Amino acid sequence: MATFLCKTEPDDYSYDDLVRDKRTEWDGVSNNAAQMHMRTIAKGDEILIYHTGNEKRIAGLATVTKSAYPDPENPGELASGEPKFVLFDVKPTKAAGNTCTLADVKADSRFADFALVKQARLSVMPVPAKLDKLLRKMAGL
DNA sequence: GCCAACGTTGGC
DNA sequence: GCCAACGTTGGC
Repeated sequence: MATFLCKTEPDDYSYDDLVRDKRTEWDGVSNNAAQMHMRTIAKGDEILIYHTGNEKRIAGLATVTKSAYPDPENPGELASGEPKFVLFDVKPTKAAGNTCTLADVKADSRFADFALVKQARLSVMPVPAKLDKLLRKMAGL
């Protein structure tokens, strides 16, 4: 059981949209490193949904209902023959009870090595267990 | 295979 | 709206 953080532009697709839809296929990720992380996502894993843009905060928690699978629209292909683009399905679990912003995360030195802070433009990243615990506390999840 | 040009993400 | 930090593309 692992936790990942996924970025989304709330104007495009927000946590509230996920609550409304009950479930969704997490697609639209083209970045290679992000796709690599996505391939490791399995049913039962949990996703911290992070809103980019004006909000820059953790919006809520979601649970993976279907492990990573090839994108039926555009699976692509890696040198290994594996599909290049994968999706996973999620359902909403809990909306954030506290506002945990990027500034809050950056202000805490324990997150100094966290990909959200360190690596620009990465939209899907694994969350180490220690940081996961911290983030959930900060976001009221 | 290098690298300049270009496109995109996302914070500011 | 700007631009830094990436990734990708294409000419050579």
